[in-house]
Amino acid sequence: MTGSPASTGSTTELPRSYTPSDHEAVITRKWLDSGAFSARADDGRPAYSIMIPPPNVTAALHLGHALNNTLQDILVRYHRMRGFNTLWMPGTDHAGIATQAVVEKRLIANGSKRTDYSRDEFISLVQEWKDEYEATIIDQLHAMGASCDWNRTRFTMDPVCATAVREAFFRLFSDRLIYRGKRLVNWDPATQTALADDEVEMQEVPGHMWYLQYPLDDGSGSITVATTRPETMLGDTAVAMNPADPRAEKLRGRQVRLPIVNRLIPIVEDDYVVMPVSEGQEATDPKAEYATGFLKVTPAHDPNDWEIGRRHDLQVINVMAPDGSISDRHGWDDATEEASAFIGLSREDARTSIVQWFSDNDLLEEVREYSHSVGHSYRSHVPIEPYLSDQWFVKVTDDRLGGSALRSLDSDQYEGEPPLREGGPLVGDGELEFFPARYARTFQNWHESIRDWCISRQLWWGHRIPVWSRAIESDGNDVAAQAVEGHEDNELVPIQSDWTASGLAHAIRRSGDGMLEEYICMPVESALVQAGTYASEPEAVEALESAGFRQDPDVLDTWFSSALWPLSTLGWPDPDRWDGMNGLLETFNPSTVLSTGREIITLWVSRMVMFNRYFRDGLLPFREVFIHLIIQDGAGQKMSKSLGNGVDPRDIIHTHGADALRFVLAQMSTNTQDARLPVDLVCPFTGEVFEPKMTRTSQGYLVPEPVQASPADPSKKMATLYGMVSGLAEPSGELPLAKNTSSRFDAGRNFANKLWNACRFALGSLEKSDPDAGGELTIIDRWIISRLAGSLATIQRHIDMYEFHICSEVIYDFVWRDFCDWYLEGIKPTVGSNSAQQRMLAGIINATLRLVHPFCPFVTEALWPHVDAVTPELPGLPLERSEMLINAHWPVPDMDLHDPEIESEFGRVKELVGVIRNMRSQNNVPPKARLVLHADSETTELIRQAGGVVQTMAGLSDVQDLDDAQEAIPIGFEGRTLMLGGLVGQVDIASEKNRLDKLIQEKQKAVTGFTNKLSNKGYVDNAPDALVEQTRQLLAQAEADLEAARTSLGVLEGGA
RNA sequence: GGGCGUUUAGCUCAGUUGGCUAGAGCAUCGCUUUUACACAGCGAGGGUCACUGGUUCGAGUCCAGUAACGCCCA
Repeated sequence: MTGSPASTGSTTELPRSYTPSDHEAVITRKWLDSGAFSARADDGRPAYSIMIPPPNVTAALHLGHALNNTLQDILVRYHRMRGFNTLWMPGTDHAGIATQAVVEKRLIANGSKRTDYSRDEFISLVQEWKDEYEATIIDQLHAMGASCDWNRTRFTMDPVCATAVREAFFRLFSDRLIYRGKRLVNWDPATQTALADDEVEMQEVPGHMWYLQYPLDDGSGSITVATTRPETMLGDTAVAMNPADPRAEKLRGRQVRLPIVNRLIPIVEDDYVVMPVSEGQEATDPKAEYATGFLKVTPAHDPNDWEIGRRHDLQVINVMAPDGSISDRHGWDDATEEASAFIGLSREDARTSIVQWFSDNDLLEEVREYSHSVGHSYRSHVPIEPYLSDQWFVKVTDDRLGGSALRSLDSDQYEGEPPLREGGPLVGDGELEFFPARYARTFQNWHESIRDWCISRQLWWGHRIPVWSRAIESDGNDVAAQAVEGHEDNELVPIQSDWTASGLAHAIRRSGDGMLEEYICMPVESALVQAGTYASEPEAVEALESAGFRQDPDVLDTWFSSALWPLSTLGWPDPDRWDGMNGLLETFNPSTVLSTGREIITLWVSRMVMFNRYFRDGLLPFREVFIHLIIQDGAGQKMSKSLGNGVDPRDIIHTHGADALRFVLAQMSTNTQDARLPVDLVCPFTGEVFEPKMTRTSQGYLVPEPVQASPADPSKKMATLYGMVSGLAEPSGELPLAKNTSSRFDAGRNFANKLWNACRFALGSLEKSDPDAGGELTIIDRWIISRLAGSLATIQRHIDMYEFHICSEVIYDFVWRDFCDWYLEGIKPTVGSNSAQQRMLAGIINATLRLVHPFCPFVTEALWPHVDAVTPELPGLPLERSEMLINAHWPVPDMDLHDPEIESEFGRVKELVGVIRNMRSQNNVPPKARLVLHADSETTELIRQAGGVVQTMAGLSDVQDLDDAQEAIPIGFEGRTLMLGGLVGQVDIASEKNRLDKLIQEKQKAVTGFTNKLSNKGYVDNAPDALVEQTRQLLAQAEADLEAARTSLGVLEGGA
């Protein structure tokens, strides 16, 4: 031994149980102060890096985030110990829509609204929110033990990230991969803003299906369209029918004359149209019951119609103003006098009037009750209007983006062949691998049917679009008009000008209504300054604005900056510009793995791959993507911040400790899709844990009731997280917020405590031992180190495949079952006087702390100084000393320490102990009572080799010859009958006979089973020889056991 | 509509290319407060592997179909 326990103070000072809160904060501080989390670019070692999926700053993290970050931390700590130059990059995401929405919600609650403030004032309010939640999130990550390189923490809107966003936008704009076009957005006519899809609440509303007749243009009859929104008919530009409809033949190529408007519109054929049952549609489609087979097509006012319009190149006529009223000033230019009567009416009034008009003119065929789902604004609660507006797009359908993402996929995971690249293969092609592999298909399918990405959002919180524009007065013959000549409407055509000479990008487009507009895109400031005309960005902005240009009011989709995360966090495009970022990009991009949830594959993984490859000449943002499971609550619902069913990881840390949290999360991390976690409440008055009363929300979710009564004293009430999030219960002194917990984490808490006590005991034994006693290793010592070597190999293999549950299982079994139950118990009588065994014990606890550390960093680090102080010299297992465990190296034992023969030999010992213990328990022998085993020579030899382990574990005072047995009862072992003495007076003969009868039946059944198997020629001929041989052995074993049981029964009956 | 997942002990879940006499933790029952740990130890009970068919000497595992629940995309 190289250290003496006495030098670090007596280990008996360790408390009897592990109390996480006594250690966690202290250890976190120690890690942070030591710089153990920091990575350096100039390090010569191989790099291992993970970019954290930046949590958004709308709210605190829940257990879903805890899972993802725990798994990342396990990977990071493991690889750090294995000697990699390890970077875990932390940060947060500004989450434009979500964060702006929560801040606006807070304003509304306080009686004000966003538009009461200037844009800058409002942004600073959001900034305050962001600061608060960013601090909370980082606090949560610290509490979990996340070993991120905190000094490098980024925020998607900080100057480093903003520079990357600007550079990316400018390059895409210059490379003609960004364009401006029309698109339907979810429009809230009340607040006059666009909404994201997840801000639209679907509500089932009772309504009507109106059946309107549209006359054919030649007066030969009419067709009937069914609609829930008759008021949009003013903007109809076609009637669609299914090509499979038998009536299509006669109507092909015909036109109808749109009533009121008098517009001639075509009849088009499209698969989307549902046919009525009478025309061959299967009755299983509920829509078929209401369908006529004719669909009015209004591309400007319905997303499905928009798609039909695109497929058939239809006109798009917008008949509404931004407030939802009928208007001929936003794209409708063929309003007849009859139609103008409806102009200015609200959506609701227009509906009534138009239905009335059809009725008055005998064109209303029928009205039926019809209940359907309508999107409502979550803010104003009015129905949302699909509204046509100008938006910015990234052309991800371009092969340089979408095609490149497809080519990145590992060929083993690709179904078919990716599209070829014009310039030939590129670095990074085929290098992206998904775990579990099935998610590669999600990635592939997404890119095969990818659509251009709308990146503008009508918000204030976010990266403002760096484009200035103005309308051009054109006489049709000037430079601008010539530039767009031959180009499509809306296409941005780059031109050279004084602006481009000054470093900006300049483009012109002809919009759909024939107007010419010019657009100037601003580069990063350093590029602007380098061009020489302007000394700063504000100077250039001033020049633009005095020339009549105005900056686009919109901001970029949050995912635009997230897509740059693997680049922006490392200082791209110019790391040298920032302090301490020199060389980072080359060292850590591509990173090693991205760990995330499956819904993120399309939202984020795809975009990171496209951008990183585009901006870095094919390099991937990461080589592996690990998709972890989703944590659901006890009712099988995904944990979410907005629903209020998300558990704060600090609640679990409070009741169980961070190690318990981490260990159980890793244990849950199988490669299926979901895991359920039933959640309980902790009564804030008594600390009692109870199951909350549940209720259903209007949307059908099962949630805890907002207010719960204390089980001990129902007059005392508490608020739940759901109550707080939904606004139904405001926590206060009278109504404290109840913390959550879950008994699922008990296993982890128990495990940490077990490890603590095992080390405490081992250290205590070593302290009391005589280090110069001499002695040799026995079978149990060679067994435990073999188990250690085997466990380490298994962990290594499965951590590489992101199979964390297997790692936890191996760790649990090794620590608890092997080390505590067998090794520690088995060596108790001998370790004090066997210095070889002492060295083994010290080595095992040392290596054990190392292998458990990535999963349970706190308890292992807390024990480390004590264990490190008795570092042994163990042949075949180098264990260098380290001041802190986080910096210790991963244990790498010699391969030959893993010894299957020893393991099977020790398996026999365990088996023998097992049958004796079983017999003791059957007969209620007190633990202290010592028995005498009468054994045959083979068993006696095994016991001798085990060096006292059998006597200790089975509670034997002596092992004697079989012939000496008197007053003993028989037990079966390996098909032989041994006798156990010393039970006199304890044995319940009747129940013992009963047990043997049962055993005989069981063995008889097994014998029959194996005999049948072996008499089956097909089995003997086809099954592998080794298997057949094994079956023969099992049969022999079962037969021997059967015989032994019969003998035992005979002995009992004879003796009775 | 397209893609994917789940269904195994009371609960939460393992079960890798078919070889299983189906496992774990918790819960349950019995014994033990033994000098590491009662957050413990020892022992025990508990399963028609959702259902129907097929392939095979052999199916929890493979194939086809049915049912239920769930997720992603549209």
